[in-house]
Amino acid sequence: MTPDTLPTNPFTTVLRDWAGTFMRRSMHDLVQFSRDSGLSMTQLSTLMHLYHQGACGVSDIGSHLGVSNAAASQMIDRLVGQGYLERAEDPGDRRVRQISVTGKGRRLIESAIAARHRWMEELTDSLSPDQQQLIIEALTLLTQAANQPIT
Amino acid sequence: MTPDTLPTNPFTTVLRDWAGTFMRRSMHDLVQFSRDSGLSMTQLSTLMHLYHQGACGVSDIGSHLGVSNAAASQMIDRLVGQGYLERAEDPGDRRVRQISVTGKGRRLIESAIAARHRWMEELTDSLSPDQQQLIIEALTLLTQAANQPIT
DNA sequence: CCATAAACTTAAGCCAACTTAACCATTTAG
DNA sequence: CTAAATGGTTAAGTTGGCTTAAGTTTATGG
Repeated sequence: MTPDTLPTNPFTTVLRDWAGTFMRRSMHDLVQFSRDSGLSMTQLSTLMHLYHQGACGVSDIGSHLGVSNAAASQMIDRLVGQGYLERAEDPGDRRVRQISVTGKGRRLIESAIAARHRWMEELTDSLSPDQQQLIIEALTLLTQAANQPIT
Repeated sequence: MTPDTLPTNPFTTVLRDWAGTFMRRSMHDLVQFSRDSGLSMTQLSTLMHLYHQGACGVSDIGSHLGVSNAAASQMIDRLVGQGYLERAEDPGDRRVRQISVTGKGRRLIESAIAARHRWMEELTDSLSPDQQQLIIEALTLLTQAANQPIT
């Protein structure tokens, strides 16, 4: 199948399989959620970013997405208009707007996470208690490792 | 944090944490890859779908994405123009176009998977061999479970 | 053999999202 | 106290991706 890289290591093989499977599912689910919620992927990514990181300025969001400040400002404007985000002045520097998620935005993101959560629960319904315990421990390790660097 | 649903079960808690973390990373990575490759999320999702499922018709792709046949046809047209997909006639029913991924498209998707793969390898660099072994077994189970139903 | 259906394409129009450029408000530096 | 830099917004213009509607080709059924 992939004769160019020769992944003989079982760890590499498992990661490759999992990455392929999960990527396909992620892509499909996110496109679906984007369509259902009426929000673009960049908007969802912004909401997710703010949900995790807390408030930040417009430029931060732009560079996080890799777009211009103008684009970020316009996109934020739409999200504010829909009630998912809110603007506030930074008391320390009155040039910068502190952007943060509203309650409505928070609920939206939590529903997206819950959808993914539900999917994984369905996955594991066919697994034995021992297998589930194994997965619990592995995902705990992976979550801890994933939450260290932001990159 | 989430006092409304009361997830006392450790399995539920682990899944919730993992889903949140992974979703944020997935979203960011996919938006990034979309921007770098110059392809929309629906285009990437289509390539991924065909990469996994093999050739299929235009309507199948449209319903997979939740868009009209016209939209699917136009999007496929752009991907064909860029050399990622190719059209062929179905010998059984000459009305349907068999859409499939070209070598170029295949390489693109594999690089996307490899990027995700690399990210997970970095994750596990900080883990012990025992922990890695645990993760291998867990991901093997999850991959098998995830590849059963398409939904 | 003709009418209807199915699969896909093309056309016209709409809106979101991006770009650059100009602009306003505030901060910092000389 | 001005001059330059920083952070955001606004404006104008472009493009991509979606919709509906109409058109083309092939298949199917009376």
